[in-house]
Formats: sequence, structure tokens, C-alpha cells
Amino acid sequence: MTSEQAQVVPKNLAEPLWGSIGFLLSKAADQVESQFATALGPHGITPREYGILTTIARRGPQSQQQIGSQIGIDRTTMVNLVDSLEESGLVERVRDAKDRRRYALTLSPAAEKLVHKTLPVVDAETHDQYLAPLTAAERDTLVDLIRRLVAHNADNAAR
Amino acid sequence: MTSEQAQVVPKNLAEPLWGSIGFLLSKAADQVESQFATALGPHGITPREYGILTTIARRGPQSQQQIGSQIGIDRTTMVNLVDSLEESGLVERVRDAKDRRRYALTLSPAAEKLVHKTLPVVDAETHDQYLAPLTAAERDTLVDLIRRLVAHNADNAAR
DNA sequence: TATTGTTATACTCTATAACTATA
DNA sequence: TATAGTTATAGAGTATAACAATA
Repeated sequence: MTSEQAQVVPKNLAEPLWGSIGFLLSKAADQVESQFATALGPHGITPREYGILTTIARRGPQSQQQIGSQIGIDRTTMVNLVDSLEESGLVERVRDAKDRRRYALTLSPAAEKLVHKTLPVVDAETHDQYLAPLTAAERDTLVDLIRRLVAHNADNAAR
Repeated sequence: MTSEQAQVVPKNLAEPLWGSIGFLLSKAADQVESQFATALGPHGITPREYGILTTIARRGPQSQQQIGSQIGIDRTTMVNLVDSLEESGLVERVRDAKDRRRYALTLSPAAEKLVHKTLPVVDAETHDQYLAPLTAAERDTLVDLIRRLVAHNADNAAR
């Protein structure tokens, strides 16, 4: 997989790049995001907005840049996303009293309910569906392997 | 990972979404592509152009749409990519004699050399570096798990 | 009528630079 | 001087519609 091609793959999977870990990761990431976006659609948010909401829920009110840096979104891109969340009535831009340059992004009651009741179910269902072909042990293994890869390559990454 | 958050993760990895397989896959895919793009840069091609070249090399001359469908690139996007490869002298647009609507994209001698001598090395080095934290057995496991996921979700995928 | 490649167009995502208000 | 948020802008990547040549 790393270098050469003489790999035995299922018939319909005998595409040229099916031995490439990069191609596989890219495909898998696209699939998960697509399915997650479809599942989130009825609730009026996108996967990235989900990331913002859950980040606030777990870490408390934070500035836009703090949130963006945790989930890999530029501060200029955060502006539009927070605009959208604010228009949806899910997030409020509250000025940080200690530093009035920044906001303390806060979840609305509707967002609290969404994050703690609805979204965990959507998240679980989507992941269960996507990971269906794997056993519980295999799922744990997969997460462990990818987490180690991402951690190891986090520094070097150009990104 | 599938649903709940009470996961034990390394300190610096205790980000809100580090238990989400979708977030991890997305991060990993970004890292690999970034590193691969950096490695390919000196050779004048991008990861997607690499995909086109290797597809022609393995399956022989094909139409732009045939190639695009195998690596997930729209036919309108293929036009620009092939333009670029043609300007670089790596690919030639030869009319298919049996169906003059389509081309039989062909590798130039320079591309043949690149694909068979240079790129396998670049590919191997990039993957070895990215997969460094995993043992050989773990690498095989990873590819197997992701391949099964991608295959299983290929049909349902909205894309 | 249908299909391949093409062009024009638009939409999303992202990033850079410059501005404002605060520090 | 530096930082958080904002705006304008531009660049990738992608997708839709319409067209010419060919089937």
C-alpha cells in the first residue's frame, strides 16, 4: 500500500488508487462528512457548525479565535459561521467583560437542548451507520490508529 | 467515539472533537494530502495529477471522463487538469479512433519515466513517513479497515 | 437523441490584507 | 505595539447549464 501496487483487492474495488492510504483516507473523510451533513440538515446546522456548538458546550464560552483554532477554522471564516449561528438563534455574541475586544460565544437555550439531547443521537446514529461493517473492537482499533497518526503528524503538517 | 465523549485522550489531544471518527478522518486526510503535495511539488505535479497519471499508467489510455470517474473528479474539472498536464508535456490528447468524441489520454515518454521510476519512490517515502508511528501489521490493519468502510459506504454516499 | 469535451458561470471554502476597537 | 473581530477581496475547488462535434 505504501509503495507498490500488486495488491489483491475486491473486484469492484480494483481501482488504481485503492492501495493508497491517502486516497482511502480522503474518500472516507468525504463519505463521513457527507452522511453527517445529511443527518444534520433537518436540524438546520452543518458539520462545522456542529463543531462550534460542541466546542462551546464542552469548554464553555470562548472567543471566536479560540474555537476556530481548536477545530481548524480561520478567524475570518469564523465570522460568517457565527453570523449564521446567531441568525439561527443558537449562539449569542456576548462581549467578554475582561477583554472587550473579544466575545464570549454563548449557547442559547435552544442550542443547549440541541447539543445535549438531539445532536448526541444524530452523531451516534451517523457513526454507527458509517462504522457498521466493523466490530466494536475494530472501531476502537481504527480510532486508536488514526489518532496516533494525526498526533504524530500534527507538528510536521504544513496545513 | 461513535456517540459519547467520556474518552481518555492524551493531554494535548483533548480537543473537543478528538473522539469523532469523522473529525479524525478529515484531519488525517488533510495531513496526508498536504505532505504528499509537498513531496510532489519538486516534480511539478499535484496529488490529483498524480492520480490521473497513475490511472493512465495502470489502465492504459482512456477518456477524460473514464479517468475522472475513477478518482472522483468531475468532467468539467478534468478539462483544466488535463490542460495543465498537457502544457507540462506529460499527457497527450490523442483522439480515440473508435469514438472520435473522446480522447485516449496518453502518457508522454517523460511521464512514463516519472510514473515508473520517480513517483513510486516519492509515494513510498511519503507514506512511510506518514505511517511512521505504526508497525507494519498496524498499517495493514488500517488499510483493511478503511477499505472496508469506504466500500460499504460507497453506494449510500451522497457525495 | 445521447454522449464527450468544452466554456461560461456561480457557489463554497479558504486565505491575505487592511481596518476598528480595544488592550 | 499587539490582538479580536470585521470587511473586502481573491484564489482554489467544485458543480450546473448550454454548446459543438460526434455517435
